[in-house]
Amino acid sequence: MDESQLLKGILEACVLKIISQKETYGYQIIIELAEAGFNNVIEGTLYPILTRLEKKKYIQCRKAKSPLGPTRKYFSITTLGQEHLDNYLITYKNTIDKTNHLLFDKKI
Amino acid sequence: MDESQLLKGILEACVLKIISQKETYGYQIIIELAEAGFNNVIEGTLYPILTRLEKKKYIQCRKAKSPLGPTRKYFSITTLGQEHLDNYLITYKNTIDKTNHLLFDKKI
DNA sequence: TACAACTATTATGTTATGTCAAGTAGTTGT
DNA sequence: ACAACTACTTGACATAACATAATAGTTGTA
Repeated sequence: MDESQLLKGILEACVLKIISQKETYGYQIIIELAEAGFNNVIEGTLYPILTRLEKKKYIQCRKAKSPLGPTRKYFSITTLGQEHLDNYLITYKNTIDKTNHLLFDKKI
Repeated sequence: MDESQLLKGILEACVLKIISQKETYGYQIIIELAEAGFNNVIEGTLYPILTRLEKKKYIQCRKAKSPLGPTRKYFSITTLGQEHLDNYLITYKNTIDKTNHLLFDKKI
């Protein structure tokens, strides 16, 4: 089953969450997402997310040399980004709760 | 917070689930979704979902007069639709499990 | 009769976001 | 020189939710 539709909205929050835990860069985020089970998230998916998050001022960027490759762009979360994430988690939990209820017959 | 992105893929499954429980029609589904907490699902959202589900042969349709309004289109789930739903529920649960893990710090 | 309110479906266009495919470029090791 | 790994960019595409409006049948009431 294709889960790409299901990831809409979720992936962006996952990326923001990862950045909120520590300053990090795109390539590393792809690795962490894969370790978390999001195996199919490739560059063409991630980098646009980072661009969007930065445009919305949820994250900020600084460039630094990598010890073993091209220059990295390190991202960290902003106060606005943390507020947005906290807010999102509430909406997410509400939505998933009611969806579970409906999809898994917790009533009838 | 706008949850519309979060609903992608979820809504279609919820509609299929509702139809799987009993034969029903669009207007009634909107009411049931609202009762389940999906308050903002309006015609412009629901009817295209029904069209899609029918095109994919997940549901089938029969027309019948309403006792108090225009003709209704009653939908019921097909065998293919039930298979798809069962399949979807597995994918959904996997995705939500790993997302919860990542978003709610069940590791570090 | 006319009109409002409720029931019920259809159609058109917009927007957001994940995905594919391809390309650019720095570093290391053979 | 070349492969392999690291690291980011870009453009075109598909999908699905959403907004808005139109169409139409039924009931009740002024």
